[in-house]
Amino acid sequence: MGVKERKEREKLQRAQDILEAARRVFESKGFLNTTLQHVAKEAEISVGLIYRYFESKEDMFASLALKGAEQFDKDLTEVLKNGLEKKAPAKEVLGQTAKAFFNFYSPYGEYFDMLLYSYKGLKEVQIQGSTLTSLMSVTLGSLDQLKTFIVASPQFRANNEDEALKVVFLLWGMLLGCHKLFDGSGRGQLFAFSQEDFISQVIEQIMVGIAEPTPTIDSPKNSVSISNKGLSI
Amino acid sequence: MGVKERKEREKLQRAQDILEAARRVFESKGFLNTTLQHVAKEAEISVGLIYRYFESKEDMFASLALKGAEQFDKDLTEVLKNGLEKKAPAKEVLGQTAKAFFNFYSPYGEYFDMLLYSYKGLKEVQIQGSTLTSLMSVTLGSLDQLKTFIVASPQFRANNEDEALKVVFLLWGMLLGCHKLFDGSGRGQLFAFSQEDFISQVIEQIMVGIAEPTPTIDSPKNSVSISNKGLSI
DNA sequence: TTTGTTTTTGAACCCCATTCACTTACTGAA
DNA sequence: TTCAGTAAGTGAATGGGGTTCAAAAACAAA
Repeated sequence: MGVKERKEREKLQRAQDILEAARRVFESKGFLNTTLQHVAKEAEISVGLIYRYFESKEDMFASLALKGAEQFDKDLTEVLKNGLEKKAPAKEVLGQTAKAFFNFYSPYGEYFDMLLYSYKGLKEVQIQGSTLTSLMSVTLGSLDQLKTFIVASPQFRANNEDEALKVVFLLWGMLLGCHKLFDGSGRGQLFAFSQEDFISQVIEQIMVGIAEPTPTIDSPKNSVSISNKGLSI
Repeated sequence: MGVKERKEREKLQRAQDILEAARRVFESKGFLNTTLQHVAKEAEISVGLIYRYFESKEDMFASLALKGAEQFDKDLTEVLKNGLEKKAPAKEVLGQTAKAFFNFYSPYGEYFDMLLYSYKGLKEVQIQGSTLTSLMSVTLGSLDQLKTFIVASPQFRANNEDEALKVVFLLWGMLLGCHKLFDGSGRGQLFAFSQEDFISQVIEQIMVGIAEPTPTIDSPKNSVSISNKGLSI
C-alpha cells in the first residue's frame, strides 16, 4: 500500500511548491502588492487550491517564517557548538549569530513582524493558529540555546541563568532593532556604514560597554581597592 | 475678515478630532479590526469626509505617529538638557530617554511599524507621502540630538561624531528591539520581569559591557602597560 | 434672494481574501 | 474494463472594507 504514502509525499511537496512560489512573489512584489491570484499563477494552480494547503494568506506567512526560524535554530546550534568547542572569542560567536539571525530575519522577519503585528491586532478575535504557535516555540528554543551558551562560556560576566537570560534579551533586542534600523525601513542607505560593519562594532561595544571606564573626575572617595577592575558595576 | 481664519481653525480642529477618534477606536479594537466606518461613527461624521482631511487610512496612521514622534522629540530635548546641566549619571539620562521612547512607542509605535512595513511593501509603487517624510525627518532629528549629547557628555567613551553615531544606533536599536520583545508581541507576560526593570538592567549592561573584564586566563603576553585600564578594547 | 463655493453625505466602485458548487483525476473493487 | 466513491482541482460568486463620486446641504458674499 505505497499509494497512501506517495500521496502523502506529493501533498507535502505541493505545499512546499506553493510556499516557494509565494516566497518568490513576495520577494519581487512585496507583501501588500501580492495577491493570491499572483501566487496561484506563479505556482501554476488555481486560487482555490491554495486553501486546500493553507488556512489563509496569513498562514502562508507563518509557514514561511517557521521555515526560516527552524533554519536559524539549526544554524545557531552549529555556531554555538563550534564556539564552545574551539573556545572562539565571544565576539566572533556573536558575530556569527548575528549573521545567522539576519539570514533568517531578512527574508522571513517581515512575515514575523507582520504576524506579531496582526497577532496584536487580532488578539480579541482569535489568538493564534498552530503554525504561529510553532513559530513562537521554535524562537523561544533559540533564545534558550543562547542562554545556555552564555552561562557555559567563561567569557561572559553573567554566570547564572537569570543573568544570562537578560543578556540574551539584550542581544536579541539589539539584533531586532538593528534589523529594523537597516532592513525594515530602507534607511540603511542613509548611513555611511554597512550593516555588517555596524553589527560587528555594536557587538564590540556591547562586549566592553559604552561608558568611560573611570566615570567621573570628582569621585576618588570610594577608590578603596577596586582600582584595578574599575568596572565591576 | 475673520471668517477665513475661523474656518482655518475649524478645519484644523476637525482634523484633530478625527485623529483622536481614530486613535480611540484603534486602541480599543486594534488596527486590522478597525474600519473607516468605525472611525467615522466615533468621530460623528460620514466616511467620505475623512478623505477631505486625510489622504488615506495609512495617512491617518502616519499623522498619529508623527504626533507621537514630535512629543518624543520634545521630551528628549528636555531630558538631555537636564542631564547635561545637572551632570546626571548617564544611565539615569538613558533611563529617562528609554521611558520617553516607550511613551511614544507604545501608543504610536504600532503605526510606526506598520508604516515602515508598508513603506517597504509599497516601495516600488509610491515611495511616500508628505506625512511619512515628516515622520522620518523628526525621527532623524531625535537621533541627532542623542548623538550630540553623547559627544558632549564626558561619561561616554565615544568623543567624536562618528563614534557617537554608532552608540546612538546601538541604543536606538536596543530600544526598538526591547519594545518588540515586550510590547509588540504580548510576550512580555512570559518573562519574569517587568519592562521597566529590564530596561534599566539592559542600560546598565550596555554601559559597562557584558564581557568578563579579564577575557582569558592564558594571555599575560601583552600586559605591558595598560594593566590599569584593562578595557581599552 | 440669488449665486457661487465649500462642506458633507452615503451609495456605488473596486480590489482582494475567502468560499463554494462543480468538474476532473484517481483509486480500489467488482 | 467498468464503476462507484473519494480526493484534487477549478474559477466564478461572495463579502468586507478602502476609496471615489455625484448630489445635497450648509454657508458666504452680494
